[in-house]
Amino acid sequence: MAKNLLIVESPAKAKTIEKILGDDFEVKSCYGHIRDLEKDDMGIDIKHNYKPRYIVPEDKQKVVKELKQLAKKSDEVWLATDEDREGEAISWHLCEVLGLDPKNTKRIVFHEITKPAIKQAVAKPRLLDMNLVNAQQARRVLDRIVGFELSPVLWRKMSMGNSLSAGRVQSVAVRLIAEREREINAFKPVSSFRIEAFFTEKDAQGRPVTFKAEGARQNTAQAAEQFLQSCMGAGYTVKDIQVKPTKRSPAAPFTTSTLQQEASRKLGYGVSKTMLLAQKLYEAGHITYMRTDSVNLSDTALQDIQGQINNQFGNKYVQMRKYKNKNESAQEAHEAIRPTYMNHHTVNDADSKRLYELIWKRTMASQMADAELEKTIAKIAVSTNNAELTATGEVLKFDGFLKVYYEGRDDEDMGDGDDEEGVLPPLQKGQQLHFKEMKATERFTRPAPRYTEASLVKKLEELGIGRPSTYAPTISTILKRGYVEKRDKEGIKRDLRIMVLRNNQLYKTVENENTGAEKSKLFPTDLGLVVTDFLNQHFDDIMDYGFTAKIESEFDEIANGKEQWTKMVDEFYQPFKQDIANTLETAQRIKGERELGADTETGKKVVARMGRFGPMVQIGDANEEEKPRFAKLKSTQSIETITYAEAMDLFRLPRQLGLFEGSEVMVNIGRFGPYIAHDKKFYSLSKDIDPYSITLEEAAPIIIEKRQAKDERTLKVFEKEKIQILKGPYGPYIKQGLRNYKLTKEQQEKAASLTIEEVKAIIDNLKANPPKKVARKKK
DNA sequence: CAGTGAGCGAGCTTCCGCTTGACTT
Repeated sequence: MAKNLLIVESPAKAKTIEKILGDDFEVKSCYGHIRDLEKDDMGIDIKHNYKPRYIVPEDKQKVVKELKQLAKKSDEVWLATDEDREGEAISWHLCEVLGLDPKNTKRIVFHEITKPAIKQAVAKPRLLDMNLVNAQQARRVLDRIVGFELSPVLWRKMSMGNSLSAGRVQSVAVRLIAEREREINAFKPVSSFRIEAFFTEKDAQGRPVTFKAEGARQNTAQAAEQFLQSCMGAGYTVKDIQVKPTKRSPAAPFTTSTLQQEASRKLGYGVSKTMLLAQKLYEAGHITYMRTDSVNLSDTALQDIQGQINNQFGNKYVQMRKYKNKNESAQEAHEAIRPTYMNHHTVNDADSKRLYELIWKRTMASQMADAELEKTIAKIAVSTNNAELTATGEVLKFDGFLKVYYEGRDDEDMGDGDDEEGVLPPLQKGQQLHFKEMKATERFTRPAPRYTEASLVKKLEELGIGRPSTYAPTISTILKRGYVEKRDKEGIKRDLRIMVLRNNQLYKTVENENTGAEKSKLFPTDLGLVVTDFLNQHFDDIMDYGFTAKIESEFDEIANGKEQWTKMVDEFYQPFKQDIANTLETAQRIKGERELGADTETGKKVVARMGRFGPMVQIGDANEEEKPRFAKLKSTQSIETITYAEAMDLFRLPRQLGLFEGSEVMVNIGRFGPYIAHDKKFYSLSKDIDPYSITLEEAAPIIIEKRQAKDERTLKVFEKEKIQILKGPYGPYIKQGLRNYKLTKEQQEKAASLTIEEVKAIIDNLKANPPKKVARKKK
């Protein structure tokens, strides 16, 4: 048994560190936090100065037990959790649980897993920083209070669904998406005309090339036409040429957030997928820790990278750089995300290969030379008016870091169109140019694009909201709660007016472009919109984009010993408690109602609103004699944008399609989406089928096919006992009523031949000895 | 499973941040 027990957070780190420290140390991991607030009654004694009630959660008991035993046998326990607020708190919890005295337990920290860093840390242990621990307690308690007092308000005031939630991070994330959507809905595109003139000249090799020059944008079609007319028969002369050297520098090495952004832009990955693959790479020892906000690289790594660049591209491509974090809220407990060995250009694992190569390239580029460019700007005079055209070209003089990597961009330009700059042919001042044509193209301004998962993470990080470990889970939460949906949107066609001046003639045409198409973007649901409105109205302070930044600076005060954590929490809680009480007492139930007009047939009011089961439209009022009619909105419709005509169209269901096999075929939309009802059986319709337009001829094969699929799934039926043996994706299983019973491997093999007695015995046995409950994720 | 759209009121839900596997119908 080693004399020393050293505890870190991550098991993969433990392995590496154990190798570095040798036989005197046994290195174990505590797998993150080992204690958390109890869930009952918030886990906080508010009346006793916010005293937290901590418990060891079910899934941490095993690791705590093991650490306790090891701690007892060791001479000395070293706490080597991450150097940030959470890491300090984890160390304190370890003291509490393992019975260590914080006043003399050795606490060490390192920001990189390298031999010198670890050795140095062990040589200079310090003690636990209780101020930092208290800052974490304030953070934890405040988040618990906000979440556990705000969520119940929603349960009371929302007519639909339970398990709604609100919190400091998730509610603001939804707000960002909701606001962006409304910005887009309210956006009025404005058109103007881009003026481009095309000329043909000879390039350095004497080959004719066409290049373009831009004129001042014209605001109306009339102005554009006038301008083109005014150029009729003109000569074009190069008036001035400027050549400017420019540089481009590489981006900083990856943090969690930038990795998620680039993997989204270049590989099309969602943030969860990126993190899953990164975790695999980390566990296999290929990359450093993937949840980090630091752009720092260790000296060891820098040397490795420099050597690699030198080997591969030569010394003139090397340019060592230190990057600074732009983000104030960064805690920098780890290194940037980088390969552990730069001479490994790739990995064998097919899934994570592309992500690894992205990390490798980004890391290399970060220490490479600037790319050197030469920008040429030519001003061109028009003989028939005093307009000036500008041609720009860019030539790469030295590729530098671009040899391996360039950073992607979110497409956020506001409709100015593509600015790609090619190479200009050699031009002389005073040169007469060979005019080809001039084109005026209508361009529309565009609203800001909807968020992708990754661009939302970027925004949250800018606001200092959330942490590397929570970006992906936060997005999962708001999707799971139904506040937000990730989907595509089809664009709509729009006419573009185009005018061309060629051979002294003016031609006018109309082309069309597709606008507003979106792929894999985040859309707020009606639920997300109404909940956001409600929270904004009653809890504007918490919904404020600066709220987290504000309390973070107070946590800093606590960490610096200038403020008591319980006092800070109390100053937040007193007014918050009042807001909660006022809201519960006075706020209306959340309906999100919007009036669409009056039914032309009955004159009754038509409204769109939230109902118990989601967004719907309603004709008539509950107080009227005749019952109102209801219809659910389609998934792509929204209370905020649905029109009267679209609403009335929804009342076309249920539809009778006619007879099939002697029974009536009906389509409708139910609790679980569109379905066909036929002969007392129900068949769900897939997404691509429209229940409003499906015909009997289309419905019949669906009935046959679905009926057959169901038959194939069914291995055996015991009618009397209402027990079925069904085939699922994990093999055969037993279904009785709503409950499923799992079969063992042996039972699965003879599933089709099981007798009713055997089946009953299996059920009885499973009821008596239920399979051990694992901390199962709730739906 | 295939309705409902309001309200009664059991009993339940819920936060953010650290970490990984176990388990799915």
